[in-house]
Amino acid sequence: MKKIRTRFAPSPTGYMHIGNLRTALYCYLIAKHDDGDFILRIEDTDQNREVEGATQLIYDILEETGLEYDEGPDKPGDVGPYVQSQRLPIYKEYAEKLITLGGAHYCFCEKSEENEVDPCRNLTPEQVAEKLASNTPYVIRQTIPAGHIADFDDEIYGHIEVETDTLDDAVLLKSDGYPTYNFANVVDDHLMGINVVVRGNEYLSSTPKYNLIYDAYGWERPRYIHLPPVMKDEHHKLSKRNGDASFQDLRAQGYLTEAILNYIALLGWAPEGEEILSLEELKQQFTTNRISKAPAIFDIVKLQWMNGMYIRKMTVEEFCEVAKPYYDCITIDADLLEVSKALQPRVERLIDIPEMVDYISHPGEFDPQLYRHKRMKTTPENSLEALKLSLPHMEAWEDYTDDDGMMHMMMDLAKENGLKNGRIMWPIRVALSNKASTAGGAVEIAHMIGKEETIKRLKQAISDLEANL
RNA sequence: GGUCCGUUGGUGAAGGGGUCAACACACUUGGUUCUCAUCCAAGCAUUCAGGGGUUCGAACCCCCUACGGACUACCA
Repeated sequence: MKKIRTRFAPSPTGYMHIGNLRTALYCYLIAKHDDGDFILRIEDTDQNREVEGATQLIYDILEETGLEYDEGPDKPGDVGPYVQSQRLPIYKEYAEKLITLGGAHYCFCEKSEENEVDPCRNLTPEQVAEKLASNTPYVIRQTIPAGHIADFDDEIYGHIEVETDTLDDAVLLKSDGYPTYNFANVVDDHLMGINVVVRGNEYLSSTPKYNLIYDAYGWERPRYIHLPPVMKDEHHKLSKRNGDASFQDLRAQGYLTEAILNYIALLGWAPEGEEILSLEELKQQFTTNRISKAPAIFDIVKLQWMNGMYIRKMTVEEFCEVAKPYYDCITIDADLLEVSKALQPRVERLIDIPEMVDYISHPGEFDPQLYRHKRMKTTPENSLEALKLSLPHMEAWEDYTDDDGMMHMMMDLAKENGLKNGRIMWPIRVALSNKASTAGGAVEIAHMIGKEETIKRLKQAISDLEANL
């Protein structure tokens, strides 16, 4: 069987939105599942939409996500160039050839002119030659044969049939000499040996037109895999226009690349078992028969859960490393690895870290009611007693990195005084943070901030409580 | 308006004529726990947009209706 070749063909018009990335992922997976080639082609035929730096962004994101292409503008193969604006002579040549083949014709109509059927179809060769000689601006349009059924088989949507009478003579080559997507896509896919076309299903209804072009040239049609859209909600596609999250936005919010990629793989495709899959595992498991037809709604909540799963899979050291940039607000000399240990099971988005660790350098406002906890059976009053009771032991304790030892010391203290553990632990945790909840308990916080800071805060809490009772 | 496509729970989805409609997220409840999380356990669609058929039997096949989306650009 022939080696599969797929292509990801974005327009450099902005940034990478999630639907786009998912298309790239599927193109990649479909090719790589069968050891095929994955090609990157830049479709910059609309000069008006050209955005500075957009192409570089595409390279960067594909690299970051590990969707490595075998050929592309910056990785030339045998069928370049891989940027459409650099292939203008090719399109012109093929468009003219298509005219001689009867699949296209010159059109001299004004841009806005609306015609039932293009009158230029009926121009005699002499009339065309005359217009051309007088430098009349023209486009080349596809000549759609009347009264035919154009059909093809899509691997996701099945057999599609349309009557050619419902198709119109689309522009293939614009008056500025650039091809339209309708044409460039076919010529390039053929010339670049793309035999599996993977793209959004918005192209489903125009695919018969493209096949007519393949047929006119006598080229072999590719396999088609049209993908269902990724939606923001029931009615709206995910788009950057509404400020919907792009890949970069998600990264900026502290979602991990692997988690994003894993999650979007599930938007329109279902694995047979486990959902947490690395790129390598996706490559092995990805089969087109499990791609669905219906639109998928992007669910940030599930992505968040998945991101948490990826965070928890890391070693503490790895987590500490990715979390470091978010530790800026920790200005005291805290044990960051210990902080990471406490955070790792609780963090879902890295961007949430700062507010989870703010108390480490800046404890909250003193509030006696924080010491009141029903299940712990604590009140401001008995908390003050508990803190006074604990202080000497905390001062006497030497090794603040010994979590187990410190915890047993506290538990013994509770036991000796006939108290529940919480009567001792809760007041200490509150005294060290002034927060209703923290990532980590009394022992862990003491470890994080160290002995000196711990004693200081305990004393502060005692005097605050005394002043308020 | 025309053409094409879609419709299983709040979300992603499995399911391809034959007992109770997988699984995951979310949610609820319980357990573990020094708070919050993590972790563990259980619950959560009498029903597959609606209506007709075909069949001994339909989420799965056929038809119609409704709703949604895409295309209908010298955008891709």
